[in-house]
Amino acid sequence: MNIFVAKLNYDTQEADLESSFAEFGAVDSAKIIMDKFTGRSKGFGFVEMPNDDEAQNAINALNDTEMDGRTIVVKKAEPRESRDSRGGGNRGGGFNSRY
DNA sequence: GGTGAGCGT
Repeated sequence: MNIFVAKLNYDTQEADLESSFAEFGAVDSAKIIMDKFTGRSKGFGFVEMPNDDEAQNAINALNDTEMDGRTIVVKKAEPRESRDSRGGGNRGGGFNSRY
């Protein structure tokens, strides 16, 4: 599951997110969005976890928590394929809903 | 050199 992490510290790196999410579950990969020109962190990143249950647990656990001295926001990531163009109509998680 | 809602090289 892709996890969207915002309000991150500008000095926070991918290893910090991976370590924070790894303590709640298996983390496949973590990425911090950085500027292409300045090379600095944009303040948000993405964490990919293979287990959806652990991902939800990590979101609930790390959401609105303190990381590197800054309160971060952890939410489910939206498919960036449908972010800009291509209106699918379905939004808010068009994945395999178990509900 | 700074900032602080929001979804990616």
